[in-house]
Amino acid sequence: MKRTNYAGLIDEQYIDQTVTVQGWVQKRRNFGGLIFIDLRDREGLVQLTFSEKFADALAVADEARNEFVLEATGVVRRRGAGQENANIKSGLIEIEVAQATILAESKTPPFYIEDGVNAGEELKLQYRYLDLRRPEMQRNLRLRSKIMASSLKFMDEHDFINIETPILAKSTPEGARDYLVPSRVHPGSFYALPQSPQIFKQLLMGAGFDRYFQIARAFRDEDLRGDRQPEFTQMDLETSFMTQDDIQALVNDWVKAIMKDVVDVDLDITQIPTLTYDEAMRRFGTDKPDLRIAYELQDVSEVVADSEFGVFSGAIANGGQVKTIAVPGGADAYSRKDIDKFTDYVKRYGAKGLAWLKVADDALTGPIAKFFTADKQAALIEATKAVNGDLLLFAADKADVVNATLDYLRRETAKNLQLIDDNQWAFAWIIDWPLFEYSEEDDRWISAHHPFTMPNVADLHYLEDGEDPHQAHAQSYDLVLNGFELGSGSIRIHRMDIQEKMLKALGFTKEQAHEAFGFLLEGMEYGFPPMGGIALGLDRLAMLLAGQSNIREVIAFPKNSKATEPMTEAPTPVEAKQLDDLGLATQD
RNA sequence: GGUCCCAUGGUCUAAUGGCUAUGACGCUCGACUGUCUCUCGGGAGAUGGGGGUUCGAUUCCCCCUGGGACCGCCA
Repeated sequence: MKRTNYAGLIDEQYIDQTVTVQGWVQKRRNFGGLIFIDLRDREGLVQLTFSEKFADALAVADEARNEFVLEATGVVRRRGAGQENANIKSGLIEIEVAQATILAESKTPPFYIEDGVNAGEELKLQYRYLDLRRPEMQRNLRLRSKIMASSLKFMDEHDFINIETPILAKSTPEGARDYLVPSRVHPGSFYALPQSPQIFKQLLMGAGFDRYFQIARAFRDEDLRGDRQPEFTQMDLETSFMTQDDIQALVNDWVKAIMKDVVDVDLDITQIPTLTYDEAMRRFGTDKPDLRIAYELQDVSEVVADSEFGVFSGAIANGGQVKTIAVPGGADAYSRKDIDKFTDYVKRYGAKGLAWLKVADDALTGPIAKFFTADKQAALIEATKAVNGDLLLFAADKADVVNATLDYLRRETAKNLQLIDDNQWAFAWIIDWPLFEYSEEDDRWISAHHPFTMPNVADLHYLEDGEDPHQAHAQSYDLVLNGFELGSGSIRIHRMDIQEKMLKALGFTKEQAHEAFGFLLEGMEYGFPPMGGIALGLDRLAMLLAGQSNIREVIAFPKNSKATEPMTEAPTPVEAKQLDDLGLATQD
């Protein structure tokens, strides 16, 4: 049975009908013998009018304050000429209240419940149930719900089977820090909350389910960011017998369906570009490029290798490179002081400085222009396709420093020069990821994605002794949207011999490998099908579709940046008895 | 683990080495029958904690606490 009396949905169709509505007092305007109350519920506002015609109701309205919960019964009237309010859906009508009841009183809330409220993040999280009353938060969470509904429908229509995997799981090496859960029955042993359902979904493929889908919670005990929470939700799928191309095509159809269902956008999936990881790094300096920004990184190492400017020639002589971005209109938009701020900021990426030149009258100006002859200047302008008014920002260093620096500057300048079209949905696939990356901390090669990622067949030999594992690329694919990593997928290893080689390359002894993943390796001996899958981050997708810049805005009860929850104050100390039961009692 | 920034009524914020610490919203009392940023009149309400410099600290310095951003980290 659907509810039909939402305050925010009462409109002209209800004129002359008697209705009863319930909701929260948004605003009371008191004229003595005449009181208006804007009543709010999840659908919006409706104006209640109270007058001496119904003295009892008027007395109730006189008592009411903001955020009181009210029930009101009355006849819906068309508003008089000039009294309409175009700002609300129900603005053509009002309810002439004959009978009203205060269902609950409210203390004065710590902040006013309205969109754009300027209260501190901590305060809003501490009173999250009040913050969630804001129309924007109501919209965000309903949008999130729609993404899930759309996805479940899509997956059901494509023969996916929804299967839940354990939350109390096994701790595995590799990857992020685990959240651990002590076992009462086995003192000293721990469950781990899953960082992803990865291994379980591979086992489900081994079990023959063929197409699995789950909206799954995942947990990682790492520091937070604006787009990262310790617990988050993945829309997770795995398939058997599908190629990488098949899976990418399926995901394209899936996101097309979501975009249509949720934000009514017709996504042209033929326009989604596929870039290799190497190309993305070369052109954008990042593995998750925001393709809404037109300008790219230009490698000018060859042009400036023999330049008089020691910072450039020196960086190249030391095995580094020189790259630049040409910021459109940046020459006028940025003062020397602004650029100094950038210089300061990019030091956190390891950049030692920031060289810059402005393009004017088809020549270069700025403090370092004197190091470049007219020919060199022309060559630089040619190489960067810069035009008059552009600002050239240079990074000269090792490749990773150059890339990180210019990736930041590209995004930052585009943002504050408003060169990004907010209505554009720039999806992109990033493929051919390196299989390994080097961990300074562990002094060994680790998985770029995870240890079950299938190498490119031609690269299998790199897993052998004596080969350089850095060369190996993977059958992996990330989906990027507007500069955010939306999802990460790969074809998986389904044969034990390859999986063992992979674990060996990662530094596992055979014993360690079987200790950690024995159940999976053993399973592979019983006929596991070729398989691959992907997981899309629900929180990030919801954030982007809702037009928010922080993931907290699409999660009902998020953690703050210290991974605590200001409302419940979790995590909290527990009773000594609980620790005792778990065999965790401390000595003192 | 590291770097940087911030802390003034319920909320957001202004200002100052010294006089009654500014304003808006909210709250409260009163008046008001067409408001929807109601209007008008009155009122209550603040410098996070500790230490230092100083005749005097909300202001300057240090520590703590809390918050934010970023780097590392995030298979």
